[in-house]
Amino acid sequence: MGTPDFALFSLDALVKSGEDVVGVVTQPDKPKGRGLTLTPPPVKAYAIEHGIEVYQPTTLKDGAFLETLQALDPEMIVVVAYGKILPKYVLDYPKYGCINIHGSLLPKYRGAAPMQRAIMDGEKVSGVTSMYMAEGLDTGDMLIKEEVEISEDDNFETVHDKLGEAGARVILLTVEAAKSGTLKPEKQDDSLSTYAAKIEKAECLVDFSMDAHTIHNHIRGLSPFPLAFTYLPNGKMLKIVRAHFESAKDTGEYGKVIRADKNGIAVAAKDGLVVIEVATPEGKKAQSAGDLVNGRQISVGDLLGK
RNA sequence: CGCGGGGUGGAGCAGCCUGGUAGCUCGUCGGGCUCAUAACCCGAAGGUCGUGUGGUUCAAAUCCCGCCCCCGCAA
Repeated sequence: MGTPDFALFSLDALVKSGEDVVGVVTQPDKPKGRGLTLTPPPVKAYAIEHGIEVYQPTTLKDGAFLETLQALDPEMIVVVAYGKILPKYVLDYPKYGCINIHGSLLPKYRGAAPMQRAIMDGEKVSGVTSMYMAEGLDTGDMLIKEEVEISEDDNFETVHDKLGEAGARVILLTVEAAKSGTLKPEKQDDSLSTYAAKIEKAECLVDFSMDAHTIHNHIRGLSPFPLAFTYLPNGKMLKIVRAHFESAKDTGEYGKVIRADKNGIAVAAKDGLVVIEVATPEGKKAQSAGDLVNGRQISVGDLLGK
C-alpha cells in the first residue's frame, strides 16, 4: 500500500527481490493540474506497468475492502506513504503483520512531512524506520532503522531520494527478518516524539526577518516542491528553487535586494543574506539569478516579500 | 467546460492597449586597454516576432479567428 514516488523505491525493491506481490492498494486517481485531468498516482502507474493488480478504495472503513483483503489474502502488508489510516481489521489481518516504512528516525518526525520538516529544522541526520503499524499515527513498535546524513546543500528532492533508497533496503531486511522471525520490536519512547505536520501553503512564504540560515533551511526543505516563495515589487509571486546564505552583521532592511548579478540575488535577512540562485517567477519557468537580473525582473534596491 | 500568465536573434525581457525603420540587459565572435581579469572601451554577426496557401488593412510583432506548445494558481 502506497501512493507517491517515495513508495516506489520500496515497491520496486520488493518486486525485484522476487516477493510475491499479490496486489497494490493506492489512492484513487485525482483531478490534477491544468484542466483538472484525472491522474493516477505513481504507484498505480508502476503497478500497471508491472502487471500487478491495483486497488483504489475510496475508504477502508466499510466492508467492501474486507472482501478485497480476503480475496488477496496477503501474508504481509507493506505500507509506504499510503495516505489513509488503516482500520484495525486491516492491521490484524496479515499473518506477518502490517509493516510501515517511515521517512524519519522515529519517534522523531511522526506524521505527514518528516523529510521536509527535518530539513527545515536544519537536522544533520535523518533516516528511515520500519515498524509494525499500530492504530496511532506512526506510533508502532520500531523494527529496523537506517540513518542518512543531510548535508547543507541537500534539499527535499535529494533527501527524498536518499531516504527512498534507504527505505528500499530497510524494507527488504525487515521482510526477511519477519519471515524468519528474527525481528526485535522496540517500543517508541513517546516522550521523545515530535510531529511533522503536513506543509501548509501559508508557511511557504519566506519571512526575511528570520535569520538567513533558517531561511535557507526553509527554502531547501521545500524545494523542488512545493517551493518557498516571496513577492516581487510588482506583486507577482517568486518561488525560490535554490539559494544559499551568507553570514553578515548589518544587512539593512529585511527583504531588500542589496546585490543582484549572475552569481545570485542577495536579500537582506536577520544576521545575514539569503542569496537566491534559481527562482521561478509567476507564470514563468525557473531561471537563474543572472536571467532574472537581465530580464529586469529584479534589481538592487527592490523590496521582496510584499 | 476550474482561474490565469506566456511563446520576439543563443538566454532573460521590452514593444502590442493608441498598426507604419526590431529595442534593452546579457551571451557569442573580432579588435583595443591592462601585469591581469568574470572589469572597461570599440566594432560585428545573429530574428520568416510559435503556427495557419487565415481574416481586416495601403500597411500587422501590434487588431480579429483557428491550431500547437510552455508555465503559474487552485485541487
